[in-house]
Amino acid sequence: MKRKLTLKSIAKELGVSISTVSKALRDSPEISEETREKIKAFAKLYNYKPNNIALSLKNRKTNTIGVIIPQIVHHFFTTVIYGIEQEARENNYNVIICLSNNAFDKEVLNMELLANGSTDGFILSVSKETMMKEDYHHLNEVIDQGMPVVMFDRVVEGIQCDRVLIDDKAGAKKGVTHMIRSGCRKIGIITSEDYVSVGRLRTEGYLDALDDFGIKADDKLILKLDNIDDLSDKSKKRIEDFITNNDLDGVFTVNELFAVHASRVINALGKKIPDEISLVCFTDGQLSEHAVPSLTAVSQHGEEMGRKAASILINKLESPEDEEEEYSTTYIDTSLVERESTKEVTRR
Amino acid sequence: MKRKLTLKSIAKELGVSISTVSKALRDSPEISEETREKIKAFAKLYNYKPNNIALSLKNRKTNTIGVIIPQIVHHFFTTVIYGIEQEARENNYNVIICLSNNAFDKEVLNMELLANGSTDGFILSVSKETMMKEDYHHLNEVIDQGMPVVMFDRVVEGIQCDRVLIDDKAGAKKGVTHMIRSGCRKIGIITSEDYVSVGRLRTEGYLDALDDFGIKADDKLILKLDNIDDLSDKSKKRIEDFITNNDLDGVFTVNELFAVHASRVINALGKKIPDEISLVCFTDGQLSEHAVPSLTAVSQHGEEMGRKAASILINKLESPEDEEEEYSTTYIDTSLVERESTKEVTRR
DNA sequence: TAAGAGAACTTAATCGATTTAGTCGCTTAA
DNA sequence: TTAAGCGACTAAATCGATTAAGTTCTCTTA
Repeated sequence: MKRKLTLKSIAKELGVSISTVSKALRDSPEISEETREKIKAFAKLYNYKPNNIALSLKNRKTNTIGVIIPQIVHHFFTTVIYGIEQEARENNYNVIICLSNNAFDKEVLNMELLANGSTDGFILSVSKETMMKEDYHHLNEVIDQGMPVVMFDRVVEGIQCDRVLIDDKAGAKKGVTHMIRSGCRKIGIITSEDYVSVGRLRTEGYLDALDDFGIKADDKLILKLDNIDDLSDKSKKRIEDFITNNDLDGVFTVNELFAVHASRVINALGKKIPDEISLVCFTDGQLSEHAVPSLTAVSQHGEEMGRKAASILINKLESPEDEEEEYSTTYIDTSLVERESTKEVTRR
Repeated sequence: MKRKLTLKSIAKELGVSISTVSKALRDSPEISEETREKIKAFAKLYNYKPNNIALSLKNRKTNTIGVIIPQIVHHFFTTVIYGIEQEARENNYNVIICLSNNAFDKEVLNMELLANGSTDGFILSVSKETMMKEDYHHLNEVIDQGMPVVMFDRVVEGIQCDRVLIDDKAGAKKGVTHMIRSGCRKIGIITSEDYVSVGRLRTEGYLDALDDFGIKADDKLILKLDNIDDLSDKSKKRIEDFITNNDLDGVFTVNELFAVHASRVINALGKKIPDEISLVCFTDGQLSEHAVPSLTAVSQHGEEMGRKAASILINKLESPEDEEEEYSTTYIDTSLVERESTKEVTRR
């Protein structure tokens, strides 16, 4: 096992001072051509790489972005991370990813940990528990210390930071409108309780679409489940009842999981998709693509979202500190991926 | 924006020396009760947290594990990371995740970056390109510097490190055996070319199972596709032909994607799953769980794998350096998750 | 009463790098 | 002749923490 090279060890080896080595490697004109070449050759030969930790300490800059997300298991977050990674790499930043598992305590812990020197800024999607508690002291603390924060997807109000959002409302509207255009008139929605922002917004989009076509909304056709992140047995049961007891010709769901189960229930009832009931879901992931029938889905462009969030953060990090503080909210457009679960729209 | 507290600023504020502050906060008996309390109260009031970067530099220890994986988009890797995260947290380690995107250059770059002070050790799954190039200088370099490495899932030989592997062969055997026990006699396998180690091993497990029951293997019943990571149109076509042209009563696939497409083809042929054809796949992910019919799958226990890998690494990191170097290979057991795509085994 | 012990601090070195402020010898112009 | 100027370095401060090695001062005790 060979010890890592440091400026000190190189200096000792070559009989010069540490600062000479540092300057030579950074091409300072203070050092003679001859010495410079000698030092550089030596460094190259033994593959010297400066210690990042020391650099971070000295520069008070880590070139690292901290990402905190509720769950990595979600395909959507996975694509967002991919986008963040891309943008970060291109700008010479590292990415540290931490999971909150939707727990408030862990979110706080992770932020405090990373804030103590490990990162220059944060990109995060707040956990469900944090949203319910409405306790954002950890966010405010970090921001107070001068660390920029970009929130994405699951955001909260009243925090001094930039936001990158999926246009949930417009996306849902797009999906529901497609169903209406294809002939559906009695469309139900399977969504979440209103305190989950994405659920609420998607419900609004659904209502908007109905309104646009003069279709009256009916509370009975809105099913609000209590967990948007997974599918409990209780939720399954409620979906079954919802679909069985309402004579729907279309179902819109706020995630893939609800849709897949709805598809199963519809199938069990002996109804045909899309001829008798159309199905559209939010989130274009593996499930929508490979389900039978495959599902028409509102695609969230997670990668673009990640790139955008990273680019905003990096921009803040690289701009002079005393610039006027302005916070932006960016909406990432959605698109509809048409598949087997909806009928074609016949254009007039 | 308030500056972060440092020992220095506290010392100045309270009119004592830096070391007094440091010692007081670490409960050194050298400091009087009175001073200690005063300093601690102040630190608590203003929420002092030591700077991790400075600590890392001083201790030459970052308490951070670097994880390098080919793709995060794979659900399996996602679960492995989750396991690593868990184990790391419990032992007070951080996790930095980097993606290689299956590219050799990026793998090398990432390792070099993280090796320069950011991490104490590595957990990695080598990229496809690295396997093909058989160039492992970056791994050897890192190991040479005294950083322990644990490889998982996609491992290579000839590197001084620990390994954590899925028992692919036994897993495949388990799946195929289940089909045989449930009455299948003409079982086909959809696998990958042999140079992908997991594909090869799973094929071996399939052959083993047949052999155990005295069923003769038939090359025509083995379909080797060229990419195990996704499903091209060409692969789809080959799967269709394979299932249509062989009168199978069971199909085993080495991943979920192949299985889902096989299911679709079987469905289109008007055959019933599992009554006429059984279907079992490797990897228990979202697709197997939510497909209709849901798929019996060989579960890889990614989380356990991650935990194990992290625990081995942390163990190495915490044990005295001069211990005899021994490298272990651990196999993570698989289990069969029975679902709707297979018949029940009637036990005698 | 003076040496020794001990309490309660402070100084300074260290981790690995960068950078400002010297130092030293040699040339050159007044 | 001498001071200024310059080339080529080195010394030392700094980032934020820890810690071994001093330094005071007071109290005890022979």
